[in-house]
Amino acid sequence: MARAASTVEAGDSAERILQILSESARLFATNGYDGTSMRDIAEACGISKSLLYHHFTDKDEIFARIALGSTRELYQFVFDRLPEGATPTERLRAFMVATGEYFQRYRWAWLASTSAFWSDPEQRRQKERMMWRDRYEGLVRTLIQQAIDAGEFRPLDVPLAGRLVLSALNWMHRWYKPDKGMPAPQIADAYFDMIFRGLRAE
Amino acid sequence: MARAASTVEAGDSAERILQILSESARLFATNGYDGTSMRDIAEACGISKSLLYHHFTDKDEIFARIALGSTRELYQFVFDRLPEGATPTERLRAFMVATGEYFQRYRWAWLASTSAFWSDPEQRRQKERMMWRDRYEGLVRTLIQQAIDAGEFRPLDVPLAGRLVLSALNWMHRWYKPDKGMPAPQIADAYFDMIFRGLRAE
DNA sequence: GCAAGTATTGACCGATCGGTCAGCGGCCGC
DNA sequence: GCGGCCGCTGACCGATCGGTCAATACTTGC
Repeated sequence: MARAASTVEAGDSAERILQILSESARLFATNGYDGTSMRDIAEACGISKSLLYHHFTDKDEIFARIALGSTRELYQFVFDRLPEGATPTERLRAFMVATGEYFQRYRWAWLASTSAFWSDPEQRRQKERMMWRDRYEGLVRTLIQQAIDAGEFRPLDVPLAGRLVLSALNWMHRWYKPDKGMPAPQIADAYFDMIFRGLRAE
Repeated sequence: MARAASTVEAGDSAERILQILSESARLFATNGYDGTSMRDIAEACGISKSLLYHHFTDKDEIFARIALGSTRELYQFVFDRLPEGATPTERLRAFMVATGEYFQRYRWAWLASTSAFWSDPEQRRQKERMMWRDRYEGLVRTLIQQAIDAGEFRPLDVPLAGRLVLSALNWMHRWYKPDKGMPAPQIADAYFDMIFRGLRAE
């Protein structure tokens, strides 16, 4: 029975599932949700289209797994990298740099998630995903508020300042080329410097 | 005669084309390029699908007209609103506010243009569009460089600073709701204030 | 060796897509 | 009055889509 061999079976199955998710993320990131067919995914994996439906119920589930996974992991990845004893300012810098690092490392999943903004699957299920997204975005607002309370930041429209920070990070995918220019964490750090100190001469 | 969604009874071809472009922009903005079918556009206009092909060669041409038009107009709109005698700093502020104003006024076309980033038509033709986009982006870099030369800005990585400014403006479409909150030009102005002066306490 | 379960496949389905085409009807110049 | 033109239509096409299903290969417990 499958009891004793469950590890092996789960291992085989899990590897295949990981492969499907990985290839799907790459394709979604490159061609968008609607621009990627189940046939494309199957071909990229070197398997039949039917096998996709053996491991996933439908196309939406593949995408949802990628989007939810990357959104949850982004939050945890960034949260784990906030230095505990540091000032809010330094923690905000760490927030931005960690986001850049995550973006660089899991770029396909990031791109896939953000690419489907205009397609249906975004609004449909995705409730749990939005919860993690809200936590992530809440984090930056909390840090900004703490920086204000600590006197490190001047009084600000906190939601708008948060949006400025997130805009810089979230827009990176539209122009960032991994082969050339600065690595993403360094870009994030430079962004922090400009936003924190401002552009004007001192 | 059949009643249309919009009131266009006269057989004027130019008006009909404008109607098609307007409805298409709204649909592309809402559902994306792939998520909008020619049948959808025809239905929204209250006309037959065949008539679309009477006025346009294919779906791509409709989109290209919208995207090129809005990109060119954005540049001209913003360029015309840069105060001539002002300092580079004030001109950069005007650049951002004008972009917010354009975004607010021609939101559907803006959204349609940016939504198709992940679909094919973006890369296909669109050469002329990219020229205007490059001019627009070059403008912000020029203003930043002039501000540095005038001693108003500290020495900066100019392309990156330009990207920061453009990120704030370009990401607005992902969260901006026209019904509530600040109007877009005011948001752009607040962004400028934060980027120029920085977040830190003085 | 056998039964059971799982991974995997190709053939197939209805729906929808972008796009085509022959033709209809009203208006305008002659 | 009439012939050509233009805005306009519905019927239709091949391709592709997401998804289904019955059947096959392989593994594994007994």
